[in-house]
Amino acid sequence: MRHLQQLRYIDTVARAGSIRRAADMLAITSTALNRRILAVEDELGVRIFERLPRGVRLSTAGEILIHHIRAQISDLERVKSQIADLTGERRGHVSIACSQALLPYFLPEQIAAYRREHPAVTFGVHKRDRAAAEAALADHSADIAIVFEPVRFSEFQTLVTVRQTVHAVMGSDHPLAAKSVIRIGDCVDYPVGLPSAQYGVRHLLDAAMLRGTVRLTPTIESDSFEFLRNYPRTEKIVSFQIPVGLPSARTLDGIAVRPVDLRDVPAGTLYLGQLRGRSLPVAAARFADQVARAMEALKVPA
Amino acid sequence: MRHLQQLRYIDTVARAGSIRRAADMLAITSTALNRRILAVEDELGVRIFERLPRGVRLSTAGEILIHHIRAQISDLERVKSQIADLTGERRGHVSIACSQALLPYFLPEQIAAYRREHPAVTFGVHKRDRAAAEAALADHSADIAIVFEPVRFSEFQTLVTVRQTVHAVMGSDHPLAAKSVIRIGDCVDYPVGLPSAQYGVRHLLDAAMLRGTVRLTPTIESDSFEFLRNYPRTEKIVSFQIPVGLPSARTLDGIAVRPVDLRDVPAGTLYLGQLRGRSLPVAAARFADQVARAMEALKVPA
DNA sequence: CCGGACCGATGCAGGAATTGCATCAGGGGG
DNA sequence: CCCCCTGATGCAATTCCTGCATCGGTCCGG
Repeated sequence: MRHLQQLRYIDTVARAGSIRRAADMLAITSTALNRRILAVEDELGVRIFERLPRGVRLSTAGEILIHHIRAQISDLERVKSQIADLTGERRGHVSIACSQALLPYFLPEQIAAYRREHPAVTFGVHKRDRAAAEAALADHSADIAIVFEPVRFSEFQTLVTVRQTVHAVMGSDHPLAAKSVIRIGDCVDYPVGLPSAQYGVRHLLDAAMLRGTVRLTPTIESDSFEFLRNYPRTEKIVSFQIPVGLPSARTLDGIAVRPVDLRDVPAGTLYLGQLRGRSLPVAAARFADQVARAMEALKVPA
Repeated sequence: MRHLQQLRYIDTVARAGSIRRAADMLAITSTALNRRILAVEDELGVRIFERLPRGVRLSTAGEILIHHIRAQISDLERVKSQIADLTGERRGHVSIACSQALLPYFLPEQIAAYRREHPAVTFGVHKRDRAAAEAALADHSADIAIVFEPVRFSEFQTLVTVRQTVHAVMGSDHPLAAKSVIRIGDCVDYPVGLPSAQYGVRHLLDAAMLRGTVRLTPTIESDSFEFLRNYPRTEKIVSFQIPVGLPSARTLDGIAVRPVDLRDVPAGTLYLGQLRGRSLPVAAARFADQVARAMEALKVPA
């Protein structure tokens, strides 16, 4: 909408860190952009940006203003969504920040289901680690976040949670596949693959190993859950995932999935949340409702 | 600020009920205003106003939008206030909706005290009955409200309350002035002046008379507290007020003020409040703090 | 120690968007 | 039945914004 263009410009400059770079992104000349910013600063009587030799940086006043701007922009989205809702056809855009584990199965299914009902709604899916997902909510670049074992901060408003038992993933011909529940002690005899340190599953495993006596030394360490899920097909390795990131069948395509004993590794928690105090656009709110129901349904088989 | 001009225009049209009248208020031609509204409607793809033969009226979509607009406008005021606060000099505007009783002494003292510290802050004082004060908060035409015995609605967020005993006002030579506490039964022998039905004091008196056996028939009924406060100087009449609307000395200028026995008429409550969920501009928030402290101080002598 | 690169600010001219005037079409109230 | 008030629209003038060229400054790398 036109009247927010000024504000979008300021937001872009704040993100780009330089007027010229922001002007490139916005496909206008730096002159025009510079002038608009000077005009706003004149109007407020305060410098919004500190001029640095290599660009600009938000001043204290600018920090206050940018919060307001981002809130206004996303507020307008909500209003447009509400108005579109009146006309019968649900439109809008839903931006999601989520952990990697949601990407292969859960989110595609959820989004597809939602879009079957509301084809005019568009989606943005952004893989963000636990801290970055919360930051994305804070700066309104995401409407909702789905994260595993988040570093919870005060601006994160939890909508629903579901416990996730860590599962071992291995080839279906792996000796451990014969067991229905895996003990960590069982794994020491085999090579294991672990996710990198920033992930919640690794965090749970590390914490468990600190408490217990068994030590797992990863043969493979990767930041790709997809790699860890598929590698056991090729080599007799055991890797670990949470159920939401795995296909629903316990054995599929040469891969066996078995829960890890809760005495060894406690279950982690998957959180669905939004920015505290924000009222979401209609589309985002309805989608969050649907995801919440789906997450509740996950609790039943567990 | 420039980018909100569009929105202010829409707000003005909504309040004026006609594009031409709004254009007059805004000192532009109806053409320009009409075009801007058409542009916004184009942008949203919805009619904001229903066209009537004698003007325009907000459509359903317009109702949603106008809420957003008013919130945005007052939000910007808050941001500007916060930014001005950074520069050291506190600026801003505080709009107050309040009961009549606050007008003669309490508010003038409070505003004067605040302005001694912050001369750059301006004030708007609007006399509103209990329902209208709450409506003023809802449409952002007032930042804070101070009302006696309010019709509390869910959007009213109470900041502080103080009990107010109803007081009798009479000439200092009135026979009842000899008593330190007045019983309602004492008054039946004298002519009384009562405020009109819409006021909280009258409401309390009426309720008390319904419960008890004594009936007061008003010789004088007025919607002006000022009149009721001054009339006893001229005739041997008893009128009723709450202490916050009276000078602090118990006897002043030929007027005697005595509390009514709480067994006859229960104390009413004076409320300071704001719109629920709204974060006030700095100036309004600080002023509300000061008023809250002053109201707390009122409790001590009682 | 110095030159090139990148940054934001500004004078000036062309262009786009907005405004205002005049006017039209339609509905109610007197 | 007529007149007035309403919003909508074609056209000209003006205002505002944009883009080009350029300046002054700082930093980085040689």
